[in-house]
Amino acid sequence: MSNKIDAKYQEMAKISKALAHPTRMFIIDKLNEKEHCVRELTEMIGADISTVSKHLSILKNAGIISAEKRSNMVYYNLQCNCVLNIFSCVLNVIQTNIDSTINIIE
Amino acid sequence: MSNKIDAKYQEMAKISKALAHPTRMFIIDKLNEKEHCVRELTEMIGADISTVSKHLSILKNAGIISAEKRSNMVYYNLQCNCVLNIFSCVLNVIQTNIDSTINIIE
DNA sequence: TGCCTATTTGGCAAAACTGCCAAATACTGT
DNA sequence: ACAGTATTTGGCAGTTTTGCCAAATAGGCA
Repeated sequence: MSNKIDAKYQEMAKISKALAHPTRMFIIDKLNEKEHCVRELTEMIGADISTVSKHLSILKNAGIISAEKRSNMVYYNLQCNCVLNIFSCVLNVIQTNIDSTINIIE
Repeated sequence: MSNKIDAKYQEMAKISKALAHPTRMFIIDKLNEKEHCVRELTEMIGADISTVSKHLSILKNAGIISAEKRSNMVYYNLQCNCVLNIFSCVLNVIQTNIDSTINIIE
């Protein structure tokens, strides 16, 4: 693997890594419906607010979500709809796995 | 997060986690062109063969690739093309990030 | 059987990730 | 400036991931 090629896969892994947590998947799903502030997400998730804040910062750092400060609250949004494609692609893989398991059983 | 909902995001995170490593992204890219045995991939990657074998087992465990033993070699293939969708979606996110960075600079 | 090649598994140390608490920061309204 | 709310950051302990080595397993062939 040359350095340039390696950088490409590094960048791709960074995106995947940002998605690689149930809470962060949940956040993306919620932000797909509408923007939310940290406190709202925290209530839905049921973890410490600092934990949720850190999850949000990981997603933001990967360029998956964006933050907008209004009043003393920070509202998060999906940065682009590309993420939703990944979301449905992942679900697609899961469905395919289920299908092939069923095929084995039958 | 109810338990059932949580299970959904858990499963999605599991897929993402399997992809969340540069070497594993590289492997998927290579297997997209054609099947490869462990030794071939190891030569391209330049890590210990046991390391590559473990990466392969992670991908296989997630249902992303499949293994077929022929003679004393194990040939790996993409399990389904759904993964390629994720692959291009991830690249899409990266491109979008680049675009918005350019917009900020200009 | 014995040797060789290919791959997997076990084990361990280093690195990265998680989640909580406490403290710091930022903004609002009095 | 002060109190109150919202969010982020620092730090730390517990867990998971990673990558190497060594050993085990599996198949091919003499």
